[in-house]
Amino acid sequence: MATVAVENYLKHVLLLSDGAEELVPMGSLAAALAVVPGTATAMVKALADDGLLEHQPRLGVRLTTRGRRIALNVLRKHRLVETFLVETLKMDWSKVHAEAEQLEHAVSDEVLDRLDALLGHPRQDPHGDPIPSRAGKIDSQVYATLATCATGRRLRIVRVTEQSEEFLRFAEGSGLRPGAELSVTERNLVSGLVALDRPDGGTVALGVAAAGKILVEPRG
Amino acid sequence: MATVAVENYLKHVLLLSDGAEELVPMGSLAAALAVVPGTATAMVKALADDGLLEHQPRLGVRLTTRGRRIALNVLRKHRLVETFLVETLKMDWSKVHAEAEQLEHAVSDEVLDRLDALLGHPRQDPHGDPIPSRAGKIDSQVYATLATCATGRRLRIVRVTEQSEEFLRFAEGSGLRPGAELSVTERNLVSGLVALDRPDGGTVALGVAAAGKILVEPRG
DNA sequence: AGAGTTATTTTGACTAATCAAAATAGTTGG
DNA sequence: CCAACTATTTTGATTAGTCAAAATAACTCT
Repeated sequence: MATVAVENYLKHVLLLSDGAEELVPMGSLAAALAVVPGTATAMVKALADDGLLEHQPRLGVRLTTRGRRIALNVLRKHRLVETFLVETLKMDWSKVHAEAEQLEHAVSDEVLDRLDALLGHPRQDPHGDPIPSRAGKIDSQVYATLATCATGRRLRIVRVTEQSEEFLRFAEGSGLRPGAELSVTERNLVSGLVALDRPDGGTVALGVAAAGKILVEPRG
Repeated sequence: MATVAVENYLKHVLLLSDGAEELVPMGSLAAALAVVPGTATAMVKALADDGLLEHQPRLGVRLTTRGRRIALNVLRKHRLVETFLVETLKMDWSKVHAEAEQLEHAVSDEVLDRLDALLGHPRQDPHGDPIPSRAGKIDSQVYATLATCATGRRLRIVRVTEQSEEFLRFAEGSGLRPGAELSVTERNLVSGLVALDRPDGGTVALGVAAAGKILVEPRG
């Protein structure tokens, strides 16, 4: 069985490879895992020996099929657990990420399947992140963000790609959660400011970096 | 924070000290944890240095107040998780012990409280084992067992104190679960056999060792 | 092309938890 | 009361995962 550390390395390589093909540089992997670069190098070599990922020295890493299978399963656990914590236990969506980081390594495949059924086989977690299927398929649709979308149009938030508690509390407080509707009234790339209108008449301003974390689609 | 290993040592000292005061011998602790005796000695010395238990060399160990507090919290997590797995996820009671062994170390106190509320603050888990309260109180009532109770009387099973999957599947198959009623028709200490009658007319025979794992009370 | 910067890898050391096997203490039976 | 047995502790090694800091490779900029 893969240890907690192994599962975390594989999961973060998956998350950082965004889609599938590019190499993930050691630096970003080490940063994501909060370890020093040398530690990541050592661990990656061991994982490569185990056939879970491919290491191209000085360039980066890429998951093998086996590594990807494990990583997707961990991600599925993470996101289903988050959904459970919000839907069933009524926890605040800003807190469930940290909880799921622990639970994703302790939930068995059988418990996972039963959670999935209890929740009605959800496709997204509370942040709008897609939940990999048991077979390892994951929706990889590309969305515009509040930093890149057209202004003026009516939009719906589909996903908030940032897990920090502070950010999510801010988003919650500003009505920026998946499903919410809004439009971008103004975007100034010089000042780095994005202004939003909510249907209830409220307005929100945020920086482009934050705006880039919020994915939207045109209102259907 | 206590590591998984530390939580397991403390939990097993609690379970083996049965009540509170006696010293738990190193041998039984090592056996319960499935480690060699030397490992248990080393770990116990470290835990004693941390003030989580008291080590009397060559005699055994006993929890301190701090160690007991942690152990009770882990046990509470274990038993509430088991209850959740059976009640909410409809898992077989013979399998939930192994699952809970993992989850007890990953569930936060906040999730624990919410699980407790979801389940309606249960007092026993699916095996009839008492669930420690958040304050650390645990019901320590002493019951007779099928190996020690009077014969002929009408009884109700209150608890099955054995977690192995095989034993629990046997118990389930023989109708021996908490709440079930029965009476002991015969007990032969020479042959080591105990015979039971069920209200539905069925009979069950089992050895005294197994009978000792099943706690009963006179039917109210 | 060479100097400087940046990313990565290497090396050496450390901690937690474990095992195997030798040493020691305690207990018990003749 | 001593020999033998049993339980416990000690000692020496091992593994997984980590950090700090030195070494190396690669890239960039004039």
